[in-house]
Amino acid sequence: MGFKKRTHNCGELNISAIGKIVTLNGWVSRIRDLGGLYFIDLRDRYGITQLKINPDKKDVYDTSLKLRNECVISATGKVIKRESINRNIPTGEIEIDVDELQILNEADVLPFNVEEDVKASEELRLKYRYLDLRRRAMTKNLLIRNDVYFIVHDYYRRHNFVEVETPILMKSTPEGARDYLVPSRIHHGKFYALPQSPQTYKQILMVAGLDRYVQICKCFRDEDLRADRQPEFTQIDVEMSFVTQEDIFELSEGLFKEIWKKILNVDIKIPFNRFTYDEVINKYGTDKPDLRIKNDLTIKNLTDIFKNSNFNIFKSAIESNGFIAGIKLKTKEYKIEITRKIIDNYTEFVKKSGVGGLVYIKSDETGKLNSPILKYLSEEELKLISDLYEVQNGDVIFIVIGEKNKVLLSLGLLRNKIAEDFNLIDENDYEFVWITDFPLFKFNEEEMKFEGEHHPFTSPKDEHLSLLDSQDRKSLESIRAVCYDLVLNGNEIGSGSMRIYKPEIQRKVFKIIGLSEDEAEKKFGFLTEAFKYGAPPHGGIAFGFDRIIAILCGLKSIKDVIAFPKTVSATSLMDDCPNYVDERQLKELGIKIEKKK
RNA sequence: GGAGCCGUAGUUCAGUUUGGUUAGAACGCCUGACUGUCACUCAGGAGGUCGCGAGUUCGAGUCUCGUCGGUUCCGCCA
Repeated sequence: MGFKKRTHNCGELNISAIGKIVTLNGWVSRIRDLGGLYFIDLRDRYGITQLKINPDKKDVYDTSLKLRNECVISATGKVIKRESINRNIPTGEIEIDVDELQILNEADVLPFNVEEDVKASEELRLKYRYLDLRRRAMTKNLLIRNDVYFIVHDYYRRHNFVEVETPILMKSTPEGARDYLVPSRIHHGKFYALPQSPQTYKQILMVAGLDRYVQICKCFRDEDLRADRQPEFTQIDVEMSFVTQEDIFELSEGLFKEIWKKILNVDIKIPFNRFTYDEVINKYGTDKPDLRIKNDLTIKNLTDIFKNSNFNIFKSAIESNGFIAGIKLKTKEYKIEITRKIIDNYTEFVKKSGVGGLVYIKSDETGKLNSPILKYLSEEELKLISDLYEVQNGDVIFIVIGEKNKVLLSLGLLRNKIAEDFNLIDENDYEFVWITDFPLFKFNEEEMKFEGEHHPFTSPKDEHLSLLDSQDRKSLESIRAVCYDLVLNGNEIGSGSMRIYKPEIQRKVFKIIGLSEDEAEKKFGFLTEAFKYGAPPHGGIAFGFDRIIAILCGLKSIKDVIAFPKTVSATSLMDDCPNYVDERQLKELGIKIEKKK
């Protein structure tokens, strides 16, 4: 079973090696058989080197005829200059004149061709993941991921952070996402949960005096998947003592500056932009705005302008506490034409968000305004709108009427859609932005109770502490938290907060989200207990590692930066999991399976 | 839980609108030719449970219903 070991890899030989006898190991990437001359592209992680086989060398030639794509071989020979040079690859000036050829392993006919411009469906690529990962593009993603691991570890170490592993088997805390559960064999009927995040542990490490904690860790959430959401994902988890939000921002900005410089050689400007939650919701209709989108398209409130409107739809909307707002699209300098069909399409689009519909006001070439509702609008109203939007010839204003939240949501989505439809996004731009001052609580209309917007350990802003004692919904909803998200190009890539470290505040928050003292004690008693014995002021943040890598790689889906991802139904096609287990295993755990009706 | 799209040769797709002869193409595979290719070229060949199951029909890849899988989005994701 011996084989001739490589002396070099497939990406490193060049003209300076001419004359050397070398051995290469790798996969047959492509064969070009010219009859009297036989070429093999040999591939490994490092690159591709061309092997040349001359029919005069009968043994070698006969062996080569048995080769198929993706066979693993060992080839030995002299490095020679090519007669015709390939400028597309680093090794393109040389080739190996093969004297010895060993087939280390044959390959069956492949389920799909391993080629850079992959044509196989994602389903096949997932099933034969090892073949997909042989593609340069996929290998590259894993290598970038690897480089970022290193940068992160190095960066935090330089800043005095300690990496601590936290348990994978932990206590279930049903607030927030659904837990993945692990049954206990020793304690029938009891379960561990996989961490949604190591939140409680990292806070306790602060109580323990570790001062600065970091971990690149796996988190698990049993919720439905998306292109940017996997059931298990990786997080850069950070917690710090004796700090304020500003310290965390500064340290995080330094990290991203370093990653972007080292990976992309891009200088991002710090400090990042900041908006409060209320600002972005009103301006962009979302808490994760894509600031690459220029062309105005920011939301402006028109409710006041129309407060005395004679137009029935506006009038009745305002009377029933409704909201009117719109966004302006500049068409002229972007060479956009807004047709009737597009407007119909956008009308349908906004309706999905639960608003009545879309009206538009269009300024034509000469500056004359057109709109289906023009005759209902007064000169004064038109003037106010023109001034507010600084309307120029060719501009179109899209207006939505309805309930405030839905109007903002629909315009936010419309903004993204317009940007996508008309290519208003610069793909080489990186717009980082901090979103601060999130509400502490969110009212759940269905269950008629308050929930934590972030998690129940998030600290209210000092100036809102007194509001924790109020009873009315409005006051409670107005409480803002020292809680922040980091948004990049419309993706939430990080989220964190300053934590509550005083037991009496924690008690009040638990009470508001409907946790009785008894329940709070059962679920989080260990944490509040820990806080009794000297808890430092602390806070932290966690970054979505997979999303960051995807953006660095220019990808929309995080699947391509995860070696073995799950499908949208949370299965792994390669190893066919989840799957049934032996009756014996179930018995050991004291579990009986109820048949699905 | 809901909605959209997709499922035809080993692979990627066409064919489904308007049901009708032997289901086509490219890549891959097999055979042969070829001494400078690099997506080699050329000639020939093999290869199909049209995802699965019912139904409508004289006749279903094509229409209907169900189901399974993939994917995108909504709900969900402290």
